[in-house]
Amino acid sequence: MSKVRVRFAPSPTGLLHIGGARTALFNWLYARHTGGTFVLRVEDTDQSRNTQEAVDVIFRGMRWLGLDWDEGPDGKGGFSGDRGPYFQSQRSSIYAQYLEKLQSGGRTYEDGGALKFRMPKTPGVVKDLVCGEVTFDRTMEPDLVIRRKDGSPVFHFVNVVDDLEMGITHVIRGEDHLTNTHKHIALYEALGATTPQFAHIPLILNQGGSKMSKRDEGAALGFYEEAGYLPAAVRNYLCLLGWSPGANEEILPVEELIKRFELTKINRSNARFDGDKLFWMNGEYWRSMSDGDFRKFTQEFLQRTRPEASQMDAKMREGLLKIMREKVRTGRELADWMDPYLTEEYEYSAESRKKQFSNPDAAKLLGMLEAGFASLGGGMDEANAEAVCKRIAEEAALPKPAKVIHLLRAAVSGRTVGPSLFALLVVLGIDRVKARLLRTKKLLEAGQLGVTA
RNA sequence: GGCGCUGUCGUCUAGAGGCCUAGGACAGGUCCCUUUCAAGGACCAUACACGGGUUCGAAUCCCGUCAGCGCUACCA
Repeated sequence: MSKVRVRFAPSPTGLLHIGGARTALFNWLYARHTGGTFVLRVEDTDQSRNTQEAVDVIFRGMRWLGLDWDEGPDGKGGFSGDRGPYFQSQRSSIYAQYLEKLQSGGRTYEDGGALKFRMPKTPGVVKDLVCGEVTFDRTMEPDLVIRRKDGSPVFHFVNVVDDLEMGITHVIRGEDHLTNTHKHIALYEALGATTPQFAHIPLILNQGGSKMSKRDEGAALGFYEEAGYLPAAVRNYLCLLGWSPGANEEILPVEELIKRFELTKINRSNARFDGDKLFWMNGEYWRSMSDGDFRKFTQEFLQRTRPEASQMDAKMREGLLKIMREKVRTGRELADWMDPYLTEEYEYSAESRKKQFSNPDAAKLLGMLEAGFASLGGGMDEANAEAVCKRIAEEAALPKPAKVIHLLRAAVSGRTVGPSLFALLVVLGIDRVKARLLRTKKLLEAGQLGVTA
């Protein structure tokens, strides 16, 4: 059997669609599974949308997901592979040759300035690896325009020519192309070529149940990079849409996914995109990352989204990251949790004002806490910090230390949720904790921590 | 409208005639833990679209109905 050659052929629209990313992934998995070749071809024939930025989005998305390609543009102006060019915009002479070939074979005719291909009226049979054998009645099938009045060749034609020229053995693409495939096969046959194998994979639907469109939240792969998702998690999740690695298994290392991936095991029914599950899965990957990977990831993410974080005391930053890590699932959440520590002028959330600072005893308790921590001298650890809270709760005759603890959290962070409190206090250090207590007390007494709308 | 694909818990899926009183995961609920939110542990609830066949036996095969989606461009 000849070596497998598959391709991903996106068009530069300005974003890499999540469905496209999944198509790329399936092609990549199949290439890696079979030891074949993965080709990237850019279908940049729509000049109005085609910009360098839009093309870069594709490269960036592919790299981010870890989908390396063996042939195609290298993203730096060069390319690899000997079946190029890999931009359709540079292949006009090839299309012209094939157009001529078809014309000289007498399979075309001109109509209204366009060139049309005479569709055979015999039944069109598509043997699909996923959908099985699908037959189309073509007795009423109109002839296919293959070259427009302006001289440019149309998608169906160039797509076939490119796959043919590039020696593609398996066309793995979205199911929205299934009903067009018999036209492509007719073209292959008219060109005297053998057809590749086809595998039409189910579509990814939005929450509403229709094909994911650019307008849907999270439809662009870049969304997940920006939100601080881990590429391995997104890749793993995407695998599960339309394919399953086996009973009761979902989270698997990429090597294992490659090993198990089979085109014939792909589902036939469309799948809805479930952001909640991706979020959960990201959390699984997040927690199992090595310390080194975590450090590298957070450093890069914070550099991009919270450049101020680099000004922070290194020890405190490391300490915060460590205690936050176990409670958040994405980079964006982490960055958000970092905000109260980027400045001493931190904000107080509406929730904290309502739940904690509206308590008439709050100022008094904050004063007691400040004094309590001051009495610790220099050394604070989780145990004696907890002891201070318990002691003050008793002195104030509160039923539970939790009352004090929640107020304390709100005072030092301005939030009602956050990392494990005593660990947080230790990371902040006794001086900063005292200063924050004082600041909060002052604002409270000045009437500036009232409930906001 | 025509054609095509699909139809298992709310969602993603396991299931290729008996192993299914249908399994797992996310989401949801209850409880435990507990310092909030998480995380973790225990448990609960929820599905074979419907109707006919075939068969000793059907979620699995066939037909019909219904539903969803897609295609039907001188877009890609």
